[in-house]
Amino acid sequence: MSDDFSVLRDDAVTVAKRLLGCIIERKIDGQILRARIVETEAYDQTDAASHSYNGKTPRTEVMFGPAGHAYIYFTYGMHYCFNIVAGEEGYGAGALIRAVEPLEGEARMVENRHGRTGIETTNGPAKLCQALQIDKRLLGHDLHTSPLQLAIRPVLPTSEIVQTIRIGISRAKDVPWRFYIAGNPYVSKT
DNA sequence: AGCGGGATTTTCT
DNA sequence: GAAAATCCCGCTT
Repeated sequence: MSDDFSVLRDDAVTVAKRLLGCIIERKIDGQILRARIVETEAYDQTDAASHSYNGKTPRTEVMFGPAGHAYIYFTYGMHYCFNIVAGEEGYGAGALIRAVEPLEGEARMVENRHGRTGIETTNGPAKLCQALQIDKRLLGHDLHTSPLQLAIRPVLPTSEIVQTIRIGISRAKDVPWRFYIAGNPYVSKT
């Protein structure tokens, strides 16, 4: 799976949209788990809701690094969320992966989710991290490489993309930087 | 179907 | 000390 990540060096909004339909591949104990990205949110350093808003810190350093690496954070005392770093190096931006659709290895994902099935397997940012076993060990990981890879797919027609406000934030509530694939059942909230 | 609270720890004020 | 880019459970309509 070799891909051109140059599209990820664009601004966070463009990248968040561009990632819809792209594929995440996770390798665990020799087994492949694959899923399609169906919902994303954009964050960047000009945005009060972004972790990168207050500049580079030990926590957010990865967001200021090269595009196509994994920015993973721990929140609410128990959950991980997975972002793909966007933009040029030195600029703090990324796209939160909010929902994916299982393509391969779904049984293993359900196991990882302690028996949650159907859309409940991966229809939320912390749910998909649990399903795909994404945690802090993969912070800063280059998504060109195993065991967590991103495969770029062709751009979706604009007519299939819905744009709306983000979820679960208190600052910059009204900024419409959430994107999802119209009609996809795995989208966390419509 | 919708609301409210608890879990639990890192990060920032 | 409080809030956090969340999820799950239980209770009420």
